[in-house]
Amino acid sequence: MDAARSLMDSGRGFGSLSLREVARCAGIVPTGFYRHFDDMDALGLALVAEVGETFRETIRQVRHHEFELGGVIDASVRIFLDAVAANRSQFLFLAREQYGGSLPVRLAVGALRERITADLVADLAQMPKLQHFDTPAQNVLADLVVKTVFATLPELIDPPARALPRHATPEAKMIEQLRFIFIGAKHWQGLGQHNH
Amino acid sequence: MDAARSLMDSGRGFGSLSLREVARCAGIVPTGFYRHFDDMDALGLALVAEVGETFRETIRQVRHHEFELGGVIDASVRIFLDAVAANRSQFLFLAREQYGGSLPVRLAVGALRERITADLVADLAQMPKLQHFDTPAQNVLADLVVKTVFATLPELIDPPARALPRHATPEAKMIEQLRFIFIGAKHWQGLGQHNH
DNA sequence: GACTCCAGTGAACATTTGTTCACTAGACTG
DNA sequence: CAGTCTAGTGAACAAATGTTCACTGGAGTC
Repeated sequence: MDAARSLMDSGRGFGSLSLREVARCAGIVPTGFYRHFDDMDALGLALVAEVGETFRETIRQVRHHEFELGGVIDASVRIFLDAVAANRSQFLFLAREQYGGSLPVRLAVGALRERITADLVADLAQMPKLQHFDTPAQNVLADLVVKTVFATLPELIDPPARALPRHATPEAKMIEQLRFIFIGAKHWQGLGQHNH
Repeated sequence: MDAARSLMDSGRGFGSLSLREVARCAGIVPTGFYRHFDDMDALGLALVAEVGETFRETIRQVRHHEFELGGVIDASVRIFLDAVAANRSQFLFLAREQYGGSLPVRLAVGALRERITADLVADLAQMPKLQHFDTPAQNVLADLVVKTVFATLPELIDPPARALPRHATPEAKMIEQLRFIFIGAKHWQGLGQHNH
């Protein structure tokens, strides 16, 4: 698994890795691969499970900090970014393969994402400021938040390249964007209410 | 280009397509490929350019409808979804390769996305309800909108699978999520304002 | 009519790939 | 100590891949 992840560091997609390549990088002979996984697809599923575990562990950490004073968003984003930095290659795999992967991998990522969204829905239901939300609205909101986080992953992982213009650091940007969403949620008044 | 896009219909990533495979599907011999493109990467870049063109053309249509009565978001989303349906394989390529593609392809998609974001910033600057936004805030907002649209592409393209529970159609969900964002924008009061 | 492009052909090449099979050194277990 | 796993070996296989080279039939131009 380390081998596969490190091969993807150079920009390759998981789907373009060959079994022999992974084995070679892991320092074993091609046939040795089959001692660990039936398939490249099986490897992919294992990688999804791996990053899924660290992802949910991170969410647990966030949830434990929830009761402290100060901006909930700020603290949550900081914890999340630390986890991403600490497990860079895992999240790189997630970012790279969330839509690009083979069918089994994509389905697994989809399932992981749904579990995370469901968890978030449960958390949102407990927030005092969101008591005017019915269940479908909670789902739509949670989906938007998860979507934003997943879609932001690539920028968080790739080398920052050029020096960023002060307040455009990934962290600040992500915080600001989540704030947009939650401000919207606070002032939201009901599904399907149009202002024609 | 048609051949490559149609080969991706079955869930394959562009990076896992072989030159011979594409040629075979296009009905020519492998060497014939080189008459059209130097490389598979060159093909990828051409595909990005192609979908980029139809994307921006769609945005132009949206912009022309901007002055009509009724919900701007609703009309825009509808036009966009029509364009996606009408050019399904092109947008499938975009959705699949926006993060998963090879380095050149990913850079090209990034550039396309930046152009779109810049255009959107220009549009936002003219909206009466957003006059309290300074330039960096406009950028962050536009980036969030574009991010949301790009990240929603996969759900818009994949077969809806199971019958959707009434108000959870992709169109309704996307409209609702964009509404969250713009409600947030309307009530937003300044960058970096924390409520400790 | 002669000439030049142009898209496509077909053979050939050295590599790389996925997968099979029988095998082995070492660690753990009874 | 004998026995069983476990992770790894090495040879072998047909199949597929990217790229080269010299070629050809037809369309457009002088």
